Amino acid sequence: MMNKKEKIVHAAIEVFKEKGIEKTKISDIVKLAGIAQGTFYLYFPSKLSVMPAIAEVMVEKEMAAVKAQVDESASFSTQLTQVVDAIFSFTSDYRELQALVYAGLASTEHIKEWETVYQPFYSWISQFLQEAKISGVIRHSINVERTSKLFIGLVESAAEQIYLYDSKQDGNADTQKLEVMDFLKRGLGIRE
Amino acid sequence: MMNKKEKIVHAAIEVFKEKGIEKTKISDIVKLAGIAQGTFYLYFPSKLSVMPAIAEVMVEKEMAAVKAQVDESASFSTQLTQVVDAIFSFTSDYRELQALVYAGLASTEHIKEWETVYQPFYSWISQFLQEAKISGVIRHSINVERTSKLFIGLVESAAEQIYLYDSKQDGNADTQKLEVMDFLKRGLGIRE
Amino acid sequence: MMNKKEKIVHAAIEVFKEKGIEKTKISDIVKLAGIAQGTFYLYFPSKLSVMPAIAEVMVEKEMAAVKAQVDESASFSTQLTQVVDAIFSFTSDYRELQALVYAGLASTEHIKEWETVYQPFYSWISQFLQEAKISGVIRHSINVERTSKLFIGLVESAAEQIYLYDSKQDGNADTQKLEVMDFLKRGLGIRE
Amino acid sequence: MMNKKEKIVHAAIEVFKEKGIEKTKISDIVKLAGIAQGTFYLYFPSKLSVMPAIAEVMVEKEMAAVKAQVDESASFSTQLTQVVDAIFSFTSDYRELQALVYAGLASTEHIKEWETVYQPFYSWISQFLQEAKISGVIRHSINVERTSKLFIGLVESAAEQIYLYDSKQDGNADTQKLEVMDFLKRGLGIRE
DNA sequence: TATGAATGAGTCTTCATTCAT
DNA sequence: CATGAATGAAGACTCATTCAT
Repeated sequence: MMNKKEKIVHAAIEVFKEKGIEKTKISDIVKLAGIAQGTFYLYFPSKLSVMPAIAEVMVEKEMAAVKAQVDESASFSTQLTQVVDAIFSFTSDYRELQALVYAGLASTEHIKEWETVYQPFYSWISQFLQEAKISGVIRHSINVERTSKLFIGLVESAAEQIYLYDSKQDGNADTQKLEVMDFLKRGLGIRE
Repeated sequence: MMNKKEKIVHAAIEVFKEKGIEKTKISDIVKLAGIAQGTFYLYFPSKLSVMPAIAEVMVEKEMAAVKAQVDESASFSTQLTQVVDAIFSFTSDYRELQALVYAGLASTEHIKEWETVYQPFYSWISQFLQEAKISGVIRHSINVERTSKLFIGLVESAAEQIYLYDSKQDGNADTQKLEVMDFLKRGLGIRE
Repeated sequence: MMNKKEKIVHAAIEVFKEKGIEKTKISDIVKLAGIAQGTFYLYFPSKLSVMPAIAEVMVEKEMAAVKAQVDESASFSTQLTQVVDAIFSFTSDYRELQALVYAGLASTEHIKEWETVYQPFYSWISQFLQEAKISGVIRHSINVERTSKLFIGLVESAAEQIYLYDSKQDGNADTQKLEVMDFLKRGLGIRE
Repeated sequence: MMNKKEKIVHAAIEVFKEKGIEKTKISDIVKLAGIAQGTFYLYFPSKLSVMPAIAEVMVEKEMAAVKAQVDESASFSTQLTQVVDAIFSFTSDYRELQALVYAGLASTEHIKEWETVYQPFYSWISQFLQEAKISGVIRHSINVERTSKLFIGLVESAAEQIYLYDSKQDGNADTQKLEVMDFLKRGLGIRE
């Protein structure tokens, strides 16, 4: 059983995905959430103020997707591929919403929260890299905190490229993914 | 002297930066542009349809900033640093607008234009990498078209991190930039 | 031909009289004024902000009623009766609206304007008393400016009493009016 | 310790004074009264239905103020001055609320209650005048019931003028009060 | 009695769009 | 081409009222 606030957030995610920020009416959100119009305003003062809560849910989803994909008993290189696969897959599903949330936050002084919200994911990747660094699988000169952000930035932007390309004949997801993997492994200084 | 269409585009950039997409009214744009309400419709059918024109201006500015920074007689490694510097600098100035334009295009059917608009910049970077590849400064296995996009994605997302961090004590632009440069050079397989 | 602002003010007077402030909708006003909903907001930011303009019109009406009733060639005593008759008649028609306007102004920081708006009427009564004072019809010790306000206050509040009484058996307009006239003449120190 | 009904009435007085009728919400009243939203409806069916109870409290206060000021062993003329002083003082404190209550009653069908509520005060003034009439201090032709209302109407409206004037240089409370006293004494036909 | 979260009808308010000048 | 007052459909938002606890 979800409480009303969670219902609103989840409904908002669906409606924003479906219609975009501009065309989403609060009445659409409440209809999907199965609550009354006025109830929305007990929890959020405006449409855009739902954004930070959405961002949190999205990062939770992304992390869950990554964790579900990774086989911890496999080699680092395999796990790396699994992480990239998961991010590619998640990003292609949610890239539009992610852009909207980002823009929504950017236009309302909430942008600093983006950092906070993404933190758990950065931490997880940091930890992932740290273990590889300790076992000597990746180069020792790496700063895992900073690199975790480069990692995510690189893979997500690469994944977005695929989306933009998906109607073109000269490229496809797999080739792009291999290119990223290669670039990433070299950047990380992998030895395996 | 700017013509009316240019006035609209430049006014729209200012207003979008100031208020975000959602809160920007056409009346704000025309007020700043110093033209009449009705005149807007002689040039654009809607608020969001100005976005592609804004994106063009933005990419022009970004390319101009990069070109101005690069010394073509310097070594590839030096030029690489100059390119990264220019993108960092540009991104920190325009990152909000960039997110808005991206989201604005994403929320309509204009998203494919993003690709078209960014193309000249991708081409320039491709060419830049191609020359380095020919001279053997970077690894031969690289696909310059695809890598140009990874390159820009990586550097821009790294630059955004800096912006988000700029009030924190534990990181600073220079350290972050060095980390990116290192990652980038390894990813490109630079030999110098 | 009335301009739009005047149309709004006159429509608002009618609707406020008919329904009271609370139950008046802006849609009622614009419907009666024969203009579009949005047009209202080009001239007034809210329902209550029409009040000062209404107050002005009301004072104009009251003065016009008084002037129309007074026969300047008659004796002062006769003219006095005519003034009182006119105020009684006007007040009984508009007393509810007057209370509403007064309360409306009082609750919105506009109350100081009440003074300004009533000024022309005070001036007219002052002048009326001044002439009587010069001809020696009323006592010399009178300050006409201040007394003009006492005069209007006394007569209007007496007129309101009548309204409150009109369903009672023990009083009627004429008796009340005579009592006021007597009180007033003594207060003014009339000699005739 | 106040009971809940009294809490509501006193909270309503404060809020109406602060915000005016229009902008006062029941939620404001209950918040200030420190009770729950639903509790309001156990005592009053609507916002405006609190008005008669407020009016009662107001008249009680006004009478108490007058009685406290009057020295029954003094001469009539002195007592008259004391009454006027008390009304001036009370009116300047509560004039806004008085206008609101009046308008509030006027805009519903409660207006007739105004009469009822004010009755004790009218009676007191009537009695006060009656005694003076019997002792021959004021003229015999006076109808004390009707005149009590003229009396209060005159003094209260004069007091409001002072309030409106208090920022002006050309008038002040004392001069205005003297003018009223003079007018009043003549109207009453005082001999002393 | 008392509570206060939830409701949703009723209004306010905005703002893209039009069109006579 | 250019204007900007006027429009009114669309949606945001409020707040009196209810009712399960």
